[in-house]
Amino acid sequence: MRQSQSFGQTLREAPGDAEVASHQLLLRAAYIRQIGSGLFSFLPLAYRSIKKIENILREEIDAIGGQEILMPVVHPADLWKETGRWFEIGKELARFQDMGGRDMVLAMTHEETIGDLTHKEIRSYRQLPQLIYHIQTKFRDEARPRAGLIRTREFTMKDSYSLDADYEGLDRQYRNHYQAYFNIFNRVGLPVIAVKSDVGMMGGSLAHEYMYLTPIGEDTLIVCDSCGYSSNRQVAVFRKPEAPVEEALPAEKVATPGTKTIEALAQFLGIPSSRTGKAVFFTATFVNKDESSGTETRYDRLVLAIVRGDMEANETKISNAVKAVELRPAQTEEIRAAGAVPGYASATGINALVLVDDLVSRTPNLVVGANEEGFHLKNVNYGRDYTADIVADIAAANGGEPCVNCGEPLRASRGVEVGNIFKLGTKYSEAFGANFLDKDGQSKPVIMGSYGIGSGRLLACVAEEFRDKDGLMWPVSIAPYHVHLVMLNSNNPVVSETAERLYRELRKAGLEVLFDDRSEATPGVKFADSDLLGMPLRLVVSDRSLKTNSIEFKQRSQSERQSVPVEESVSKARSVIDMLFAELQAQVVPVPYKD
RNA sequence: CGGGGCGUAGCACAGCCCGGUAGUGCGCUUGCUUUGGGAGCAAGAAGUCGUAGGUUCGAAUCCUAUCGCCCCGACCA
Repeated sequence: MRQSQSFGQTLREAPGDAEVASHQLLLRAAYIRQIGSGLFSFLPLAYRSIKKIENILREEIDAIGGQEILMPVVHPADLWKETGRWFEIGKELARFQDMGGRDMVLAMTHEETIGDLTHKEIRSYRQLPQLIYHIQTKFRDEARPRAGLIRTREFTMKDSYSLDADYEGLDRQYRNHYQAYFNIFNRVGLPVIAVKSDVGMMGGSLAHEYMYLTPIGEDTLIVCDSCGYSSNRQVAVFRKPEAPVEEALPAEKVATPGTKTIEALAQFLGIPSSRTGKAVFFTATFVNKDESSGTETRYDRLVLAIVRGDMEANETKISNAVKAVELRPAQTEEIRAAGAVPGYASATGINALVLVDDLVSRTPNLVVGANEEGFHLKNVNYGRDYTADIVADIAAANGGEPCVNCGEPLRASRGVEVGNIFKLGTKYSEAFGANFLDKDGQSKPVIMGSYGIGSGRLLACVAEEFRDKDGLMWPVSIAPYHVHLVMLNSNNPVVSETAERLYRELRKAGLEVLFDDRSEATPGVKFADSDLLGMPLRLVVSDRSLKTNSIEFKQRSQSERQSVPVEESVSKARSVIDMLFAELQAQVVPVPYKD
């Protein structure tokens, strides 16, 4: 490509509304342009990279048996009503009506269309297993898009779906993806870790997220540097301290005026906060589905969660424990309406679903609220003085706690989710009656998994990781072009003839070349643009270099320059690019599966 | 959805408090001179000051409403 003809102009300054480095650089280097909140156009350079990412995705998914298909972005709402997600998902699911007044949705993901296809195509265990995938636009009307391409509303995702006759088959496909995803990230050079995650709106039994660790990330991860345990904070577990072994003492009501917080209470009584129980209220939304009429009704219920006073409640764990479709902190009026006294609440005598952390249930002689303004109860014991509807691990890990595996302190880190894999099970196949006949002639639901990687977010993460103060530094595998051929002194016919010849011959050697043939730009502008655009290898043809009959080579990631005789420059460029590919390929190694 | 900030030329911003000719730098066009790290000189083009309404002789500036964008949080396969 001749730069004199290329579409899109580099910017000397970043637009003011870009804060994150990758966003600023992609804008400045004319890779992307914003059209609205969370809506971006990909200009030619970015789109070349995106296509390379997509091809890597295709190669790795094909390698584990994938077959590429394409499903529409616009779906009849009926499909989403079948699975219930039409009702469960809030405003982020974009809905509209077609000409005939039929409800339609813009796809956030494609489990519904896969469920429908599976129902239509799969009859027999002989047709299983299957792995199908597509690369398609999704739309999620996010409340807050952010950080350029990191979180957009419209985005393109490679999503694959596995169909199996049994759970062993699902496990095999899940593990295949586990490794294939590492291969994909390694091929673009992006360092990631796989962490266990919440299944969220997807449902299912097990999920991993692939996280790129970066301070700009929006997820919090809990990792163990010692044994490698890693988890999204939403579901992170940790080794809880042993409960003290004590005789249960008689319960006793004590006046504790003005102690609405745990800190105040502990100080007032002169005890550590670990000897208290912390009561936190949430309002959970549940859905009741009437199978006969197919109608769904939603209702709210107050949830009281009790964790030890020195710990925090984890909303995701609570939501999962009570199986709510939605959970939010309760408002004071809702708490009072249930007969509870905020600041002095107890588990007894109130109208709420009571959820107690497992550590709390084992801990004797706690101090908890008396459900009376200004009073607490001492020496409260689970079973004797109160009970719970559910006992579960609902405490949040914040970093610093002992690792559940090895006991070493955990560490909190920020990350961006660049991929995820889910064991869905039969949620979607059951919703669509996607059954098959097994060997014994029995009808069984197809067992599904789903697996996603967003191409634009991946591009942004790579840009975030590989850059310096002057610009982007693409890994060769997804660089828009391999070589940036920069011509200075174009008014010298020897220079321009040499540059033109190199442009032809480099391409003949199979290299992708961006040719800065602009005659009006000064050397300074050309060097600055070259650094900004970030191709892996830069070749400079100039008066100066031709005086020694050579071409100047410089890798974007290195500071040294090298003079290469003109006649050797094509083969030298070829070998440098081959070497860069080989370096990336060397990182593609088997990764032990971690459950 | 809660909190905060910002909308003035393609980009970055000043002007607004205190109403009175719409500005600066970069970029863009033309010409000449330049050519190894964002050149110089000269001459140009380009903005209904987000939108609507109000106050006023007069509004980028004051008032009201509204739309958009960004950041923090909530939410989020």
